Amino acid sequence: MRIATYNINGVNRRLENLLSWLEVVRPDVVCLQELKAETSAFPIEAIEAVGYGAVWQGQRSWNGVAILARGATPVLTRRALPSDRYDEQARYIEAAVNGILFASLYAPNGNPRPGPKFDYKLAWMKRLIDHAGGLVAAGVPVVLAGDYNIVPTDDDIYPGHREADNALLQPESRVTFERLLSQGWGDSLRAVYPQGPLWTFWGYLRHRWRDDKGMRLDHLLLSPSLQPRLAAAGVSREARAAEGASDHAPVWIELAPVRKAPAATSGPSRSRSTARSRGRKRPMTERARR
DNA sequence: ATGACTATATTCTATAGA
Repeated sequence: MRIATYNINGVNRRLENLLSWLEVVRPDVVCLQELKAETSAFPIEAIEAVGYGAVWQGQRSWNGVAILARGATPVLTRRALPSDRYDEQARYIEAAVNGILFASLYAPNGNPRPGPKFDYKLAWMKRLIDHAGGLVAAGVPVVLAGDYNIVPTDDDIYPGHREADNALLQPESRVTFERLLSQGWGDSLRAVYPQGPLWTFWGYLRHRWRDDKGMRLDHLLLSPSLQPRLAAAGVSREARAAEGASDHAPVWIELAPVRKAPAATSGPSRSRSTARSRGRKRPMTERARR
C-alpha cells in the first residue's frame, strides 16, 4: 500500500501537476494540504476522473486539507481536531481507508515569532498531541500525514542556513514533535533513511530549489502497529522539479501487506522465508551490549 | 533592514507563506 502526503499549494492552480503525479505514482492514499480553495471549489470531478475518491475540508484563500483514495471513497471520521476553537482554519481531516485511519494535517507556520501566530502554532500542536495520544491508546492503525511546519533536527535543514529566528526551528516547536514521537509514533522517513538530507520543501525565493537548499517539513508518522509494515519511503523530487510546481514535494511510503498466519496447507514459499529469518543476525541492541 | 518568489483576495496593492 503506497501512501503519500503532498502540500499542493493551491489545488486548482496546480491541478495538472497533481493529476499527472497521481497517474505516474498511483498512490493508494494521498493526504493533501494547502488546498487554498473553498470547500465548494474542490476539483472532485477531475480527481474522480483519474480514479480517486476523496473527502476534503476547504476554506477561502488559505489552508484546506483532503484525503484521496484510489478506487474508494475514504470514510470520514472528523473535519477538525477536538475542541478546536479555530474551526474556520481548515487544518485537519481524518478518514478511514481499508481499515487504516488517515489524518491529513496542516500545522500552523507560526511566524513571526514571538507573537500570536507562534502562540497559535504551539496551541494547535498541543491539541494535535492530545488527540494523537487518544489514537495511540485506542490501538488503532493510524497514519498521521501532513505538513507539520517543523524542522525536527538540524539534520533536516540545509547546512549553513540563517534561519535561527524561524518558528519552524525553535526548540519549543521541536519539543512538540518530540512529544508526538514519545507517544509511540514512528517517523517513517527517518526510519528508512536515518541520516542525511531528506528535504521536502524548497522555498521559491533565493533559488532554493536550484541550489538544493531545503528543509524537511512534511512527515508521515505511523502508529506502533503499522511500523513493522514499513517497506520503503522516499521524496518525489521530480514533482518539485516540474513546471509550475508547489514549493513542497510529495513524500511517500510503502506499507507491506499484513502477513497472514501460516495456514496448515501452506506451500513451499513459507519454507523460504523461514530459512531467511533463521539466517538473520541478532538484533542491534543485543550485539551492542557485548 | 529589505527584497527576492508565488499565491489569493483585500485586486494597480495587501497579506501570507516558511
